[in-house]
Amino acid sequence: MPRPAAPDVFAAIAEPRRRDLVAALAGAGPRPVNDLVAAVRLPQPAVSKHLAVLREAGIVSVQRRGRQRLYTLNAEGLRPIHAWVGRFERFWDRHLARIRARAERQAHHQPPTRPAKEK
Amino acid sequence: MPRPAAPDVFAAIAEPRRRDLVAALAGAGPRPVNDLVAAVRLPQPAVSKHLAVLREAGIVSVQRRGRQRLYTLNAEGLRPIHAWVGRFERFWDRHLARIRARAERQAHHQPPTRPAKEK
DNA sequence: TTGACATATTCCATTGTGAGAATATAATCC
DNA sequence: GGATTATATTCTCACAATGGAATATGTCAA
Repeated sequence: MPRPAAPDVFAAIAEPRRRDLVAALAGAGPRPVNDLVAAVRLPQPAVSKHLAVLREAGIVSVQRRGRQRLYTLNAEGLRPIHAWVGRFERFWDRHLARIRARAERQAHHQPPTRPAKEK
Repeated sequence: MPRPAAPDVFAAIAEPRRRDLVAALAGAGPRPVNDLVAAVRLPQPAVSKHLAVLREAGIVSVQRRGRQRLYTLNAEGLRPIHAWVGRFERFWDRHLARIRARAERQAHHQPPTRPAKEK
C-alpha cells in the first residue's frame, strides 16, 4: 500500500484547533467544510488551512462532492501517536507494571524489577 | 493537590528530540544531564533547554544531587495524550469497532453502520 | 453566460521556535 | 580563595507557523 507520506503527525495534533477539528470529525461521517466551520467557530480560511495540515499528515481524507469537499477522519493516522505513548503506559498503570514485572521475571528467571518507588 | 500546571503536553512532545529524551529516560531511573547529552548526541545547552520544556509540561521531574541534576521520567504527564488518542482507538481497531457497532445496534435497535468502505 | 456558493490559496505581519555561541550559576575539589 | 565540573540561561539569528484579509478556483443554477 502506498504510504501517502505522513509528515509529523505529532506536530499536526500539537495545535489545539486541529484537535478540535479531529474531535468534530469523529463519530459523524464525512462532513463538509462549512459544517466544521460552524463546529469549531473559526474563520473558513483558517479551517481550510488546518484541514490541509491534517490531510498532509494523513489524519483526514477528502472526497469531493459537487462544490463541497467532505472530510473524513482517518483514525489510522493517529495510530503512531497511540503506539508511541503506549510504550510508556506501563509506567503509570500499576496493573500493567505488575504484569510486565511478572512476565520479565518468568522470562529471565530473575528477581523482579523494583517497582520504582513513588515519591 | 496543586496541579503543577502542564502547558501543552502535546506541544512538548511534538519535537522529535524531546521524544528522544523521553525515550532515553524511560526504563532507566534518574539520569544526570550529561548522560542524556551522550544519549541523544546533542549539545548540552540544547538538552538543557529541551529538558526545561519537558519539565514545564510535567513530563519529567528534577532532583538535585551535588552538582548534577537527575532527571526522571514522569510518565503520568503523558497520560492526557494517551487519553486523547485513545478516544479514537475504536476507529482503527476493527475489533473495538465491532463491539461498538453491536452496542449501538442493541441500543437503538437499528441496522449496523456500514463499515465505511476504504477507497 | 452570469451569479451565487463552497472551498482553497496567496500575501502579509506577527509571533514563536530551535540552533549555536557565549556566558552565568552552582557545587566540588585543591 | 581559585580551578574545575555540571548545568542553566541569555542572546541573536534564521525560519516556520499562525491569523487575517483578500482573492482565486471550481461547481452548480438560472
